[in-house]
Amino acid sequence: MTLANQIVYFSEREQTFDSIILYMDLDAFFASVEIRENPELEGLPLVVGGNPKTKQGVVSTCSYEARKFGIHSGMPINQALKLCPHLTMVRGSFKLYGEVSKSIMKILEYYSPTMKVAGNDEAYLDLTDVVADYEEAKRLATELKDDVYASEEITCSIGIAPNRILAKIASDSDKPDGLVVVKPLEISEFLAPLNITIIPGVGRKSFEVFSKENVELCGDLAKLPHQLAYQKFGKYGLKTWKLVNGYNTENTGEKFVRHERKSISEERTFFEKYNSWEEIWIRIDSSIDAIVTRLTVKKMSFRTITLKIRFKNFETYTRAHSLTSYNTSPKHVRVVVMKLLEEFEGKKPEDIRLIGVKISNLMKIDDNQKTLTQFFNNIG
DNA sequence: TCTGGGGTCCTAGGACCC
DNA sequence: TCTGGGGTCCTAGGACCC
Repeated sequence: MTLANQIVYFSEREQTFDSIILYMDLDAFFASVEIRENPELEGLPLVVGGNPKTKQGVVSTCSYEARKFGIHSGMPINQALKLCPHLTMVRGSFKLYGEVSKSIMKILEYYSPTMKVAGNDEAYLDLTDVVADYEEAKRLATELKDDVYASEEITCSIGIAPNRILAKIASDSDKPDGLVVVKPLEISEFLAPLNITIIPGVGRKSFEVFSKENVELCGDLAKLPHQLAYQKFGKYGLKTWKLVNGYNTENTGEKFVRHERKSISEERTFFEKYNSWEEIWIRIDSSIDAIVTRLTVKKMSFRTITLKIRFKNFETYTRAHSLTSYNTSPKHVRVVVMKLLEEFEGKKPEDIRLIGVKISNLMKIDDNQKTLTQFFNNIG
């Protein structure tokens, strides 16, 4: 398809705004739960994640007070402490976060039958068939925020817009405890002054590429002719160009379809030293067991096994192997991982920093296939 | 800056087939 | 033999998200 055809195609089909989507994001979720449980933490710069004793690891979530120091999630604990020496650190009560999250999602369910939970602390609601217009959507969102706070003492930020990406951007644009509505005709105006990195998918590297061409705000990209956006930034650039110009790039038919899981993995960074391959193999073994258990619970089978290995100098390699047929047994994972590991036998075990195992190419198994698979596993 | 863990998606090259 | 083109599958690496 030529570029010209592509443009015609999307302008005819995509510039329709028949949806009203609400996106909810819990504010500094893990940190907020910790503060709720321990009110004395209120107002302190607080991070969840990492090991407070060894000061290893990274920030998982941090309070807004901590953010004022420049701390953000993903930042090494060591660096966070440099920015804020009196930082309070907690390891995190992940089981509790899960429970709180579940109970909040239950509340959200009540607001729309069409909902997609996108993680511990975020969800999308399709309000298209629930409300008459954006005014009503806004009233409903206010109610929802009150409901969530009344039940769990956690604040959230909400964005309402004609598609999911914009709803998320709207929510991100005013945190914490925000409520931002972007109606179809307001999209360009709303996005124009915002930094291009507010778009999900535009991270550090993409920003570098954009800024080299003097594109830093959404408005800068929107102003370019679409041909130029495509020339300079490729396929993804054109997609982003459509978004900032208010085209709905979402296939509305598939909006809330449940995503089948694509992979199951575990990886562990070794903070302690291992001097023999045997000790490392024990860790790998337990990862394999955990992965296959999760696979069994999900009633799925796999075909591809990937080994990930990272050395002290952070050199990281992945090695994969695909089986000719779907499989469910930990035995086969072990054999393949062992085979993939052979390449690294010459390396010193104490130089290994991380080992990961992933299974992918997953397929749901019905009972028929299950007996067949077991049969082959047994004879294999 | 001494860098977690669970994921998804994309790209690019090579093998192989017709 | 000096050499096309389309399609698909596989692998490795990397960007990005929460």
